[in-house]
Order: sequence, then C-alpha cells, then structure tokens
Amino acid sequence: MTAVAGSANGHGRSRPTMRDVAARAGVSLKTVSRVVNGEAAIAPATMQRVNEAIEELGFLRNDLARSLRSKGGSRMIGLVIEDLSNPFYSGIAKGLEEEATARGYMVVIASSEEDAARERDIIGALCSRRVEGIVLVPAGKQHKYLQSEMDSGLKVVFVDRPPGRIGADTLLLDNRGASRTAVETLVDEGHRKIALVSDAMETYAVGERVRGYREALTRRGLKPNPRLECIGAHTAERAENAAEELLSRAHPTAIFCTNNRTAIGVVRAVVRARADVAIIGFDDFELADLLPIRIRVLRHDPTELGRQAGLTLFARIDGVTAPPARAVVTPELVWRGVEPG
Amino acid sequence: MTAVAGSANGHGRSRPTMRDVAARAGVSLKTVSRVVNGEAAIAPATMQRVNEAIEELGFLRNDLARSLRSKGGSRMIGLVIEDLSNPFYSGIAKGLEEEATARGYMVVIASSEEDAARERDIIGALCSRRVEGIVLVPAGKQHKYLQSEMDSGLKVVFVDRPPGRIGADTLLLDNRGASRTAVETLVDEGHRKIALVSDAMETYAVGERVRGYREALTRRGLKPNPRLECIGAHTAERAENAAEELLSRAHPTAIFCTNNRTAIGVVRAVVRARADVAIIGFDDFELADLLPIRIRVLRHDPTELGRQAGLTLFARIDGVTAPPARAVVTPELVWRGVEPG
DNA sequence: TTGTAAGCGTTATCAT
DNA sequence: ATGATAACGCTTACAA
Repeated sequence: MTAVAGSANGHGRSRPTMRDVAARAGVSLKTVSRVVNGEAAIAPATMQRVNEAIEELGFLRNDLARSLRSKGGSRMIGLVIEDLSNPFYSGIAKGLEEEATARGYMVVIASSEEDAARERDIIGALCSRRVEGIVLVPAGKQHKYLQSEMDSGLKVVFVDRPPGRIGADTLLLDNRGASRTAVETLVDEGHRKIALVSDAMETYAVGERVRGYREALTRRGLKPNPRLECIGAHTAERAENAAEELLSRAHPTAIFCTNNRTAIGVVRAVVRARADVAIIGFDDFELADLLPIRIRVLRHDPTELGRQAGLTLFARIDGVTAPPARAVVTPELVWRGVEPG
Repeated sequence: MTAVAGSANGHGRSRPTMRDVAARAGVSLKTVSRVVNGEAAIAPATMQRVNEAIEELGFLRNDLARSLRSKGGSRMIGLVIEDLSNPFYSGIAKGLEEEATARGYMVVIASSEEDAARERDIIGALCSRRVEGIVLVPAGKQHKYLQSEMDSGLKVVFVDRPPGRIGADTLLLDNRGASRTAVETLVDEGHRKIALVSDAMETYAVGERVRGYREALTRRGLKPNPRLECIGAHTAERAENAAEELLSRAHPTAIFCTNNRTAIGVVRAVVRARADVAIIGFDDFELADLLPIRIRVLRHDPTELGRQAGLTLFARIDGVTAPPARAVVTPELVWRGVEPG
C-alpha cells in the first residue's frame, strides 16, 4: 500500500499537487514545475525520478491555478448561441471548436434561448471563469454592458447578427443581397406572382431577407403585394397553413421562404396540394435532396461560419489591434430534391 | 478621467480585483468578499459604498481563483462526443446543457472525431481544467486510464457505449432488443426476404443492431442469409449502392437499416427504383416525415438521453455513492414519410 | 460589523 | 542544474 499525500475530501482522495510529487521524488517544488513544463535543462536522473513520481501519484497539473499566476490566460473561449440542437448553431459550434482545438483552447458552450437577460447572465458566467474570448450570436439588442469586459481584454466576435451600440468584429450572411438575387431569378424566369412565407421580422436576419424579397420585386418593376406576403410563421406548421391558404386564394406561381423551418412547412403544403409552384428557401436543410419535389435553397455553411469566427477571434487573442471589422458571407442558390416522379 | 487600479497588460487594462474594490470603497478586502458573496450582515452604508466601487470599476469575481481556495469545485463539466454537427450528439449536448445550466454549471464540449488517442487528450485537458464530471460517448475501447481521475473525485457517465475495463455509470439504448422487435414485426407482417444494410460492425451500437436483426430471424425460424446482408456501408452513398445491388439481385421485400445514414441511402435507392419495399431504419431523422415514401424508424430522443446523463452525473457530483449503474432506453417504432402519391 | 493572516496550486524572480 | 520565496485573487479560519 502506497502512502497517500492529500487528505480525504468528501468522496475520492484529493488530487496530488506538485508539492506531493516533489516530496516523493525528493526534489523541490520548482523542479517539478520545470519538468512538467519542459523548462530549462534538467539532469536526466532528476527528470526520471520526477516523472516516475508523477506517474505513480497520477499527478495532473491544475491549469486553473496555473492561469491564476501565469501571464497566459485560461485557454478557454465561450460560445453563446440560441439553441444547440439547431443545426445552424451546432454547425457554428463545430467550426469554432476545430479552430479552438488546433490552438489548445477549449470551448464552453451555452444557449441563450433567445432571451437577452439570459444572454447577459451567460456572458457574466463566462467572464467570471475568465474565458479569453466569446463568439456570440446575440439575442439582445444592446451590448453596451460588454464594453467594460472588452476594456479588460475580452475579445468578442458577433455572428449572424450585428452588435448593438458597441464596436466589435462581426460576421454576417448577406441576407438581403442573397434574397434579392433569388427573387430576381424567379422574376427573370417569368414568375409574376411570387409569394413570401416568413418567420417574424423581429429577427435581424429574417427582416433583411424580407427586405431583399421586396427590393427584388421593386427593382424588377413589380409591386410588393401584401396579399402575397405571410409574415410571422414561426413554426413549420404555421408556415404550412399559411402556404395552404396562399395557394388556394392567391395562386402564386412561386414562393420564397425566409428560413428552413418555413420552407419545410411550405414544401408540405405544396406536396399535399400537388401544386406546380417554384420554391426557394433561405438555408439549406438536411435531406433536402430527398424531398418529393425539387426546390432551390440559398445554401450557406454554418461550419465555415464558425471557423471564420474562430479565425477572427484568435487573431484578436493573438494581439491584432485593427479597428473592428465586418465580414459578409454570400449564400449560393442551389437545387435540392429528387427528380420528380 | 478616473484612476486606473490595475497595470497595463498587453491589450486592455487588467481586471480589477477585490483589493482594488476594497481600496476604492475604503474597506478591507474581506468586506468586499462578503458583499460579493452575500455573506453575513453588512452595514447598509458599507454595502452601498462597496457596490458603487464594484460598479465603477466593473469588478467581476474571478471564479478560477475562487475555486482554487474554496471547497466548491469549478462548476464546470465536460462533454466528449464524436462530432458536434451530428444531430444525435448535438441533441445530447442540448439535454446535458439544460441540466447543467439549471445548476449553475457550464459545459465544456470537445469532439473526439472517433479517435481514441484524441479522446484521451481531451479528457486530460478537461481534468487539467478541473471539471467536476464528464459525460463521455467513448471512441476508445479501454478506459483504465480514467481510474486515477475517478479516484481523485472525477465523476464520469458513459453514454451510448459501455466503458472498457472500468466501472462507471452507463446510459445505453436497447440496440439489440429494439432491432429484434422491428425485424420480428416485419416477419410477422409476412416478409420472408428481409435484407440488412449496415454500417461497420466495429461500432458497438451497430454490432448490437446487427445481432438483433439476426436474432429476430432465428427466433422466427428463418435463417440469416449472407446474400441479404450488406455490412460496412459507412456513407449514405455506399448504402445507396448496396441497396441498389440488393434490390436487383436478391429482391428483398423489406430492408432493415442500422442507422440513419444507411437509411437515407436505402431510401434514395428504393425511390429511384420505384421498388415496393418496406424499410425500417434505426434512428429518427430530420424531415423523415417529408420523404416521398413511407418508412418506419426506431425513434429515440437524443436530448432526453443528454438530460438523463446529466441527472446521473449531477447525482454523483452531489454525493451519491451507489455502485455504478447501467440504464437502458428503448427506442420506439414509428411511421415516417408522407402518404404515397 | 469588520479586519488580519494563512493558504489554495501554480509560476516568476532571484538566488545558489 | 536546483531551490527558496513571493505572488496571483480569492476564501477560510480566527480575531477584534
């Protein structure tokens, strides 16, 4: 039976420290520190004894204590999103995690659930844990409270929505431009009655997409028609009902959907009605290529977005001091769905 | 211009500490600590001065330093999965995060990419940061190395695959039982030629599912036929090709798929061939209800799995000392797909 | 009600 | 090549 250095601590003995390792190896604490960090030159014999002690005790350096004293930070970053189970956000998370891992950083993830107060709490919790940076898909409209954190060295990158009342790096989709291009394409193909099925416009991206839809019509000399617009369909079911009604009353020949949830509802309605209607949706979706009809989507890669956000964030962490910049990613229009039967 | 307490630190001034707040409020460090933690009774006047100082300086308690001294842990847990962009794993992440947030814990997420060495590195990195527990979907087969961490108080819950050579709480799907039931159902419906399209059997869950398929046939007096089995289709494309070949050579009347990737490939092949074949797949999939044919899936809820894992983990963190337990969740067989045209 | 001193586990500084 | 000592920002005793 070997001697146990630490004292019992509730359940499980407490972790061995460098002091314990030093005692066991018969060297000073500082020598252990040097071995653990591969610092300076250590006599081979000393090194071996220390490493044996580390092995026997199962020592693992406490990085919390380390980052308390050392100039290096916590090697953690935060990611604040709305809902981890949404593939758009988990894609961002994946891309960011890749960049973080490559640099020895770990990612703390938390969901705001679209609640500005929760978002603020989460950011507080992250800062208390001294993350070095945060990638934020903001729910709130007002981010002045971040200023003091940023003054203290916190790096922040906004994704998908711009910051409110504060300067920070931002990574956006070209929501308006891509929507405009898509709807212009429909017009150019001969469509004159192009309906809109949309989620609520309060969301930044959705608002931009609706504006893009209307701009396209105007630019092509058509007048946006409120009877062809359904705005506020937050669920696939509501989008399905809305589309059903549009189909039976206004007889559009094409429908533009501002996100994939609404597109799903619209597809259901169109399939059910066996209607011959062109559909373009913003956002790609899983299995879109298996749909019983062909549709087009404005495809963008959330993982790439996350990677990009990571690059920007780590550039800041590495000391880049340029003024806050805004980058824009343009989605591309692609076909989805199997050949019609 | 107000006085700055901390010294400049690369970029951004360093964060104010309790000492800075104390100096500004004209009280002792300990008084600030008491105010921040809502401890004991503080004179209203003192309290106000301290809070003003906190406000003015933008002070935020350093939880890393806190957890170094206090008996409470880091209030962080780790989640190790294969790939965050896979909805199965992001679902688990979501469920776990809900439980964590409810308790004031944050979740550090990392992807192992199915690499046992990476898994080990990640767990080391998590332990270095002193997470109190880890939920692990293991890639490796051998987890003895976790023993010393668990002896030091780390709580671990295995999800979806059992631990190797170590005792720990485990949460599994009833892979074999659910598969057996599904295939027995097919037999009972009159099917005699039931094909199998499967991913590689090395994965624990897949192996179990294949065994369930074979058991069902045997129990119903049919002999598993290698010519009806395609094992090793790791991508949807390979599953699609495999299914195509099966359809043209062996003419099965039903196909059982061991995960959603293979099911997707099989659906493509069946739709393309316009074949009349019953399909049952393990795992639900996004938009399955929009498929151009009706199929059945063995549905299970990853979010619920994550929540359950969280409950188990936090019970341990809260001090439960029962021997390691194994829990099993049974998927249910449900229909998917729109009515056939 | 408030303050002092020690210590958590590590790194930084300065010796030897 | 190795060690002693202070310090990081906080909490835990223990006073006053």
